[in-house]
Amino acid sequence: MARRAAVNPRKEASQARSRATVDALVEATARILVREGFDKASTNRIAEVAGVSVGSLYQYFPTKEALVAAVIDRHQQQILRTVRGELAEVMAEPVEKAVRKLVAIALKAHRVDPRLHRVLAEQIPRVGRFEKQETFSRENYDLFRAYLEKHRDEIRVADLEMASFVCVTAIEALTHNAVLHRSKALPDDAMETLIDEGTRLVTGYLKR
Amino acid sequence: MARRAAVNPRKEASQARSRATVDALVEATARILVREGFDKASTNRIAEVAGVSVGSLYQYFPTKEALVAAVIDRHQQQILRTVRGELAEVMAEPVEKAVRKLVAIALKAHRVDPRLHRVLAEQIPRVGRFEKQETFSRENYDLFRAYLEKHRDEIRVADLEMASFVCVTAIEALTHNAVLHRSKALPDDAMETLIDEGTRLVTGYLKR
DNA sequence: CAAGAATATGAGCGATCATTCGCGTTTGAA
DNA sequence: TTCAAACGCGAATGATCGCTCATATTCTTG
Repeated sequence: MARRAAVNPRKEASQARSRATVDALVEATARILVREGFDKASTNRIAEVAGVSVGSLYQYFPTKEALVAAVIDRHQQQILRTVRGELAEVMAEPVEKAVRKLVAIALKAHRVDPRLHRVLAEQIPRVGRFEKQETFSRENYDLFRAYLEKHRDEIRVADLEMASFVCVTAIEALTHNAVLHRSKALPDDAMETLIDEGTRLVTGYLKR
Repeated sequence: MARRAAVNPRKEASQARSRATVDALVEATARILVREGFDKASTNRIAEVAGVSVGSLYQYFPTKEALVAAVIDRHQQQILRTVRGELAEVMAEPVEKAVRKLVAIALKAHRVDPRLHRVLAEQIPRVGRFEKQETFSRENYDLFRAYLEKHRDEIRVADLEMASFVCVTAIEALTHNAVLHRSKALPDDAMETLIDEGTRLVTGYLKR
């Protein structure tokens, strides 16, 4: 049997009690990351905040990185649920309208928990979760690509893979920068403007 | 006198000998970041690789972060020199042609030292150099905005600040992702395609 | 209820690391 | 040539941190 990567859970929690422990640990990790930063997120501190002993922590997470990875997973799954749900409603719409909604979705996804999102974006390199990050990106590309394929006749781009890359990257960067680095400069009504601009950017690129 | 921030040099190097020491330290830091990663970049190791004692290190850099900050500064200045130089040649060109060159410039800037660029991009959060990063971004926005102002009549965007944000963000993200996360999937000839697409994306957004 | 399995505990080990300090060496100015 | 200032040295310090292990408590099953 292949050895589990060191970032995966050490063992499954089977009883309700231990599931609560695991939840408390992940939750505590997220809270500390947001409120105190990565450097303060020592295993001892995490256990303390979770109201659990370090020993218990190591029953379920082989390394500190595994804990952060769990937080990342949880957050990304939450985002993907949002995106998938809303994307389904958009599949039938024409490019203009669809893109507008997609930009809005991206913005919404970034606002699920902006501070956590920011910390995670910054600290992913530290955890070596590039692979997970890739998978997450891939999933986004594919979701968008599915839309493009369905509306091939409305767009002038031949290489759909390239088009997905360009569009998703652009939308992602716009919303990311807007929410994470410019949130003070961009009050709620400016968000509307941002959606307008993002839509124009992508539609202009796609439409025949 | 205001206390110097802890990331600034502790004292100036006045003799040639000490300037060499400082250079060796910054260079060693960069090398270690690229070849061994941030975690291996302990002050002791940096001094060792620089062929210098830890004591000397602390004569010029008050903290480990100050060293990394110095590396970041050096790299960003190098990029800004590249961008400023090439941008001057583009100021008179019409939008289509200018944007194409700008995308090419961004790509070139990212390829000055991609591996260092990547490590720095990843580790900036760890050094708390957000401020420097902001200044760097601002400078890029302003450079691009200067171009837009000069060609106001060729573009359909009213808010130039917003337009700079959108364009620079999009170009940055495209080249960044392409070079750092897709370099294997994007051989040299695909870079041409990337420039085409980036140009189309931005021109479509800007042009009347 | 008995007993083994699952879960929880937390003191403490070993390793790493940033930083200091007392002292030796080199340089440049007088 | 002299000497003070600049520069360089590296063993040692103190603090932090990830992680283990011997032990205790709680749950489940028969």
